[in-house]
Amino acid sequence: MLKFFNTLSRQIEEFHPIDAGKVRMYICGPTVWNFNHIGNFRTFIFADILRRYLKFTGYDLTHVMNLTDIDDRIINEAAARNISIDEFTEPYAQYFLEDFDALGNERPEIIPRATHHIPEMINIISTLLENDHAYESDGSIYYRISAFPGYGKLSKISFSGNKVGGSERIDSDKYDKEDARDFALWKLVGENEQPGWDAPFGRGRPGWHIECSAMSMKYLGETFDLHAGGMDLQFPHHENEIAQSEGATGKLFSKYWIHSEFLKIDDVTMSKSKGNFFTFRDLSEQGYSPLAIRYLLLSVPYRKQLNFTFEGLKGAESTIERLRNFRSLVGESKAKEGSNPQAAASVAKALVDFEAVMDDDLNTAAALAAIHDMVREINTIRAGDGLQADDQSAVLDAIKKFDSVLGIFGTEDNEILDADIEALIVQRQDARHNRDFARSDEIRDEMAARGIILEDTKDGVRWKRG
RNA sequence: GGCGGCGUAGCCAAGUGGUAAGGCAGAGGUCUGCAAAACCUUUAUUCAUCGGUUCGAUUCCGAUCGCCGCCUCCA
Repeated sequence: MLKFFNTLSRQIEEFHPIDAGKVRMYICGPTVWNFNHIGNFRTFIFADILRRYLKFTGYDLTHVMNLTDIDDRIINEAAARNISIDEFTEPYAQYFLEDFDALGNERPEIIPRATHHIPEMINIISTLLENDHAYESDGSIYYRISAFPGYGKLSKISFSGNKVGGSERIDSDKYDKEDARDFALWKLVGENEQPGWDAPFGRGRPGWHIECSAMSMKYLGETFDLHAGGMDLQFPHHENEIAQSEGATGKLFSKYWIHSEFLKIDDVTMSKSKGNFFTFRDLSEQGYSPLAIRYLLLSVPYRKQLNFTFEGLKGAESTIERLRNFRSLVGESKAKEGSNPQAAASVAKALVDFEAVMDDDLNTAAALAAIHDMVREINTIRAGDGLQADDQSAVLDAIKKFDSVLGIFGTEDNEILDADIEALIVQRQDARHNRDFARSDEIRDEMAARGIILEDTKDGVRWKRG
């Protein structure tokens, strides 16, 4: 575990100890009124794996994931419909959380909404005004980046060599900022024009970064352990969070940062703006299973871009099927009492390897390889009738451990079949014993038509949903 | 222009100063009444290209080519 945090610490080249036994982590969640493409979900899946792995290694944790509901489009749309922001965003939040759950993610302990934390944001802004880290201009409040020398330390942007002032997109006059890099903490809205919130410094709306400072520090403290999010958030969002939080408290904000890379499709980064994106539901409607989607998204470590292909997704589907078959075949084998030293060694090695590579900056690709190695070895032993009862339970326990972190095996099929289907299976076995293969194949086809696939194994008939 | 990342078999990819994990797809075989599942064997003398350092580089350094991201109030 220590090695894991050491690896992370390379990102900021400092080492900060974690308080024993307890990890506090924050992840920037989605804007609720957005269709989240699966690249975003990759970020959430890796945050989920991180939280599961922390639990796996014995940490308690408090995990906060915001659902952003401060967005001009949302505020204006809710006002136009004359309903509250909560009423407006609720269906979208539910939509997101359904997908979040379907992909096998555990819910974070706290899922706050930005609009419920306006007072906390106002407090931070007030502090920043008091200590000269912020200033007022034309009624709005801006962060004074020149007052925060550490600005850029996370994204390693120096601002000396690039063309900040020269960008056509930054119109310094329009906002009357002291420095083109300064960003809004509070945006003034006119008295009766648009919806907003009252603050000591005027009626307005929060800037687009302050919510994460407010909520993370409220629930996790002024200094916490891990901050996660997509690579696209590193600059400027996370850089600004650091500036706001550390500017206000004078203390270290987050000890570690984890940024997950997005997906590429045909070597082009998937993004909404490029229009080359898939949502979870797009893929779901095409018949791909959540397990396979999850498997594909986590099969490449978070720090690398994954090139998404449908060939890869189909492959993930096959792989998941193989893993699930493996688990049920091991569970169903009729093994003698005892233990096979080879099998025991294989399981033990897989567990050691799994933890070693997960410690190494969550190397999920190598973790999967450790599982596949065990599957192949145990299958070989099982095919030679060498698997014994103790091995059986050891393998199943190991799978539970792996899956408590990765979540790729899914639930077990222990559904009870209807009595008439059971009867047909018995009939088919009788027909096979009598070498009436026409009848047995007929029954198998009939079952297939009802979505049940029958397989004859040396331990008897097994079935699964097709 | 500035900063960062990447280029490994048909596809997705791990990885390391000492001679290439894993998955998918493909091929052959075993098992099976057939099928399915499973198992076995097999698929990169080579890690974009060219140099350099080294006893030795895919791994370090430099250059070149190609691709991606950020430097833009999408959070």
